[in-house]
Amino acid sequence: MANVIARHLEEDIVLGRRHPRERLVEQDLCDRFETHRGDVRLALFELEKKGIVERIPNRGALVRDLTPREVLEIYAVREEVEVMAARILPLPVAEKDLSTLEDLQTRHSAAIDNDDMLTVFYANLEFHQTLFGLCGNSCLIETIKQLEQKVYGIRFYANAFPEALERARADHVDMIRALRASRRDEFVALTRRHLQPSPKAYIRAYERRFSGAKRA
Amino acid sequence: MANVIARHLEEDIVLGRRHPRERLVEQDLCDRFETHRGDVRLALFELEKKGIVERIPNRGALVRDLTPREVLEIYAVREEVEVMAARILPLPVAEKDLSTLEDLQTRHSAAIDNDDMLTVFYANLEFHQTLFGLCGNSCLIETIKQLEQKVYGIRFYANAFPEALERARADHVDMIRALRASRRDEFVALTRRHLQPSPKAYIRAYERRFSGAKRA
DNA sequence: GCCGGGCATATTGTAAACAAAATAATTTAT
DNA sequence: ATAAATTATTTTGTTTACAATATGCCCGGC
Repeated sequence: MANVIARHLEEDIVLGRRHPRERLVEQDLCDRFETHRGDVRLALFELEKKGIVERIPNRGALVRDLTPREVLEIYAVREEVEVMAARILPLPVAEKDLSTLEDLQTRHSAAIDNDDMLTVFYANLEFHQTLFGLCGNSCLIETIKQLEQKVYGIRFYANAFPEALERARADHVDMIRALRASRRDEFVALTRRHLQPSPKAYIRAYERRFSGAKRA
Repeated sequence: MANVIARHLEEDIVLGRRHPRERLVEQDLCDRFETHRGDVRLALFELEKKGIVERIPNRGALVRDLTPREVLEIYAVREEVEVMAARILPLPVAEKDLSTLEDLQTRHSAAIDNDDMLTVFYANLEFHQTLFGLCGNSCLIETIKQLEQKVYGIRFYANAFPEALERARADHVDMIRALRASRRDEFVALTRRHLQPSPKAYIRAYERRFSGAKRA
């Protein structure tokens, strides 16, 4: 139960339905999810440890706001571990796995065309999890997932630039092609490149956000 | 409160006071720590997410038992991220930090001589945290810490071989020397080497453990 | 004598009530 | 009218009681 609440909250944050520094009041969440505070509490503790929300003792939880510096640091680590996965991934990749990736990429692409951000999010998530799942090291897979979750809060801002989604879509196609041809160096380079736009886009949005409004 | 329970349990596990697959009953822990089940519960959830205990729904928590494969996977990722920290660490290191490291190393060394495993554990922990703390990327520091915690359960077995502790002590001295001389390549190599013995020792112990006893 | 059903116990999961802390609002004094 | 102090409200933290689930035990049937 606590897990489904946590997932819903993650979704809300990714889709921009909840903004950084927004308060998350336990009773409100109980009403929304029709449960008691115990579960909500657990979910908030979980999200705190994931780095998605911030909890201040005796004051409650709020959606965490990442500074540009924190975002850059997270992406630096992501690059390291995702490139590691790309390096150790056994080649060639089974045809079955390649076609799974193609299916997910197709869904992702269609969702972009339909402006269906919910599906964009989940299809993208599954694509990456399937992709890195191929590396065979489950600790590495989990680490990659955790780091991805840390930046959920910035996805909405990053995706606000339409060219970012376009670029992601194109990257996915290139990645599948590189895997199919068992061209590891190319795949590693694509993995690296794929991580570049998001932090840049967020930082642009962040600076724009604070040019008019004053810091809280 | 939940945090201190969690830390105590971690300590118990590291020092071999609680063994893999041992059950952790909520009420027992309440008695031991003189608190109510809410806190104990939270601590167990926390340790589950850290990968130190395993929780089976409606059946309770047990100390997690890692397979050799899992241990090797974790150490592969540790090597990647710790080497990253060694690569990006700004050189030269301030004299203040070097002497802090030397202090911790001295404490660690003395504790080994006194067979004081509790101090060995904490001095070693602080040494590594101070060392990697120098890299400046807080996400990376946290990732390293998390991965270190995942293998708490095997520490007791790894430390059972006295030569492992000797080797660790010598490595620490070499690392400080390399840092003082700002010899990055050497420091990176030492970081890598320092991670080799533990998984090997654990796997030896693991196989010995299952040569006589049957699998549960 | 062994297998299976049912009862008793142990243990976890859920919910609600209570207590403490922080914030907001109101009153009072200067 | 403003600022400080006091009260009221909101929100989180803790505790206890209750319900559900799983496990072990005992007894009866085959």
